[in-house]
Amino acid sequence: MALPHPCASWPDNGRPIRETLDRVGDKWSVLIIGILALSGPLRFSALHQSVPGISQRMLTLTLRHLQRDGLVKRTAYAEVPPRVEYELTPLGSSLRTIVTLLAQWATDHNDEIETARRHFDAR
Amino acid sequence: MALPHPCASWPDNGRPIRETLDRVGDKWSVLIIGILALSGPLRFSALHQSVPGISQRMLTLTLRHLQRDGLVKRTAYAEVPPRVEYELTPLGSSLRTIVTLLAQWATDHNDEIETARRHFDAR
DNA sequence: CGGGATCCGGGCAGATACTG
DNA sequence: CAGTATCTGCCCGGATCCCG
Repeated sequence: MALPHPCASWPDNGRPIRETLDRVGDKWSVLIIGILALSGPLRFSALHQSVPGISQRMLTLTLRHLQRDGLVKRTAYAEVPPRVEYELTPLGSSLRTIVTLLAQWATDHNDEIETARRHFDAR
Repeated sequence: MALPHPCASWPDNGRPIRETLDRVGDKWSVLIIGILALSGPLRFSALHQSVPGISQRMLTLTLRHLQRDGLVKRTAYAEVPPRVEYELTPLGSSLRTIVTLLAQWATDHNDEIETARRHFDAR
């Protein structure tokens, strides 16, 4: 008789989660969500400065994706100069706890990881 | 006078977090950590089957990365046929809560995201 | 069985220039 | 200011073959 699948309680072997994870798990999303969670609504340029290293293009694309998934709301004001603000939707805000935990974990264990890496590389 | 940076409490504007996030945030890591968290030690082949869609190469690479970062421990048994088991280290286990929350969130809000996407695409 | 090595194509991501 | 457009290089990731 077959053993129960090692990952029985991970729904559909993680299949439906994949697409969701792809959104949250891409290079910039978590960072941007975290920043928006901490700062509230931000303009494009402010966001651009808050995420060091991101290109204009990637910021645009990431925001578009997040918007498409209903995590971020885009509001354009008809002014001159134009002003566009991005903020988390309620759905996006529901990620706040997780993102905060993740950021916390990353800072807490940064040294351990660093050490582990050097130890691993030194062989 | 300069306004306080919008992301003051995100350490170093998220810089040191980036590398850590890159590990956790790549395409397969979270899934693999989640599976190991649920199942305990697994052999390579079992892991391979538990992650539908992953190629052998990517599984190898991802495991190597996780091992390098001290999140996963690899144990090879000198037998015939050879047997290799992967399990979470204590450091890896400390991610268990977060990964579980993430998986929970993904399943909980899968429909909302789906809806948001269709709504967004239909314009 | 558990990988390593190699080849290769597509898309991710940067740089630059331009626009409403 | 907040993007779009275009070009390009490069790395991700799959397929395949091979090895201890």
